[in-house]
Parts: sequence; structure tokens; C-alpha cells
Amino acid sequence: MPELPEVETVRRSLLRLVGRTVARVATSGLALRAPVDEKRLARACAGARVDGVRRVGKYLLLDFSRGDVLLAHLGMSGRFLFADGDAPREPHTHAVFALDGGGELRYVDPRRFGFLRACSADEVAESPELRALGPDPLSRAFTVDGFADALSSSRTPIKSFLLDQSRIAGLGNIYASEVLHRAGVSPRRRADRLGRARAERLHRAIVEVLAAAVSRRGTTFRDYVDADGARGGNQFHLAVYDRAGEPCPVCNAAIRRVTQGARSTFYCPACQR
DNA sequence: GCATTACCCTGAAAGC
DNA sequence: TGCTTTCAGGGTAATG
Repeated sequence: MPELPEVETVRRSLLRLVGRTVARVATSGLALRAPVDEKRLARACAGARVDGVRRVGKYLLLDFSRGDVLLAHLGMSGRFLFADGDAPREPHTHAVFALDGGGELRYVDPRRFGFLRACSADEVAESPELRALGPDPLSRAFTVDGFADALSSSRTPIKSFLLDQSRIAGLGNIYASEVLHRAGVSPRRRADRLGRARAERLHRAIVEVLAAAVSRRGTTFRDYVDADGARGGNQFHLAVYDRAGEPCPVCNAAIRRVTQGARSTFYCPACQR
């Protein structure tokens, strides 16, 4: 389940693409979240050099030398993987970028909730996917005042607010639960009823939890790996996620699981208010 | 206009 | 043991 720390880890592992040229592109022909336009993909990438790899929220952006951009989202189960050209392809390989000088970058996604689209640099800035995103919490755009303002305008439970990518771009189900625990805030509390002190604690917790997870190269629950196939290390540091019935690491009360917006939420009923 | 629900998809786990 | 059902969750579209 790639969230911001996992996507950032993938981004860093993709940085060694910079300076490499894509020789050709092939796709499986199967639709991901949206159909993949193989011709447009080839027009953007084939014969073009990778000039940069960026991240916005959970989206990855590969900048190509002719000015095109590959916009990618890993969805639930998507992976970018480096491989030898003659190595057998994993099942559910949906795109292959053959590199000049040998080797391939492959996009593998069993559940096909991911997303791949090539566009021009102008189009990407105006793309509905990126325009819909709120501030990235590891960017300067994520300020306490802006966050507090956004909270005050929403009556939804804070857990659902944190998952809303138009409010903050990058949190998913694991880190939303972890952030609320770190801040001592109940997942059921209405966003507009947090108050300034809780908003500040929550803002700090978001930055701290995500930064710590990035430093541990993400959380590997089931199948997340970076482009070199390496697992993350943050799963050993989760306080509440997937720990229903286990003792809270802060106060020893039993961690609870509830369902909010069709997603599981894990929290400590004693220290989250 | 806002918040909630259904849906896409596959693999793992649970249930029979 | 082996088949069937349920569940998980990213984002978006449809519904309330």
C-alpha cells in the first residue's frame, strides 16, 4: 500500500534513471485505473533521456528530455522494478521501458489500481489529477495556518479528512492512523472541532511520522518494495495500525479497530481524545 | 455543496 | 483437502 513515504522511497530508487535514455516502450494493453495510451507513452519516452524524477503526494513524475512527463500512480499494488532485459517478466507486468545500454524499468500492478499517462509539461501542471491535490505535507506549502483553516471548514471525521487527497496529498490508511495516535487525537473527532492546540499537534505529527517513515524507507506490509526490490523497515515501528487487541505502546490500553468510510481505523481509546 | 457509498481489481485469508 | 466467499484499500463517480 504505497503512501507518501513508500512513493518517496521509490522515487529515490528511480533517481539512477536520470541520464539514461529509453529505447522503446511496450504495454500489456490492459487498462489500469484508466486505459494506458501506449502510442502517447512511446512518443514521450522512446528515444528520450530521463532528466528528473519528482513526487507530488502519491504521484511520481518522470521528466523526459523532449519536455514530456510520465505521470504515474502506484495505486494499491503497483511497483516500478529494475530488471535485466532477458529476465522473465513477473505476472501483471503492464509497462516495460527498455533502456539504452541494457536493462529495463518495468511497471507491475496485480490489482491494476495504478495509473500511467504521458503528457506535456504544460498539460501535467493542469492535469486534473495534480490540480485536485492539496499541499504535500513534506513541502513548504504545508503550513500550520493553512492546515488549521482547512480543518475549520470541514465537518467530516478527522480520519476521513486526512485521507482526502484534496486536503493533504500523501497520507493513506496506515499513516492516517499512526499520525492520529502520535497527536493523541480521536479518529472520530470532527475536523472543525479540533481546536488550535490539536491542529498544531496534528500538523507536527504528520510531518514527524512521514519523515521517520521516509528515513526507514517506507512500510512493507504485504508486497511493497522499491525499484530495487528492497523492502521497507517502518513496519516494525507502527504504534497502532493492524494491531487491534494489542497494547498501546504509550499507555498499554487495548488498541481498537473501527470502520470509517469503508476503511479500517486503528486507535487507542485511552490516549486519543 | 458537502459527505458517504459503490465500484474497479486480484491475492490472501477465512469459511464451509 | 479443496473449493467458495470475504476482505483489503487507492481513487473516482454516483448517490444521499
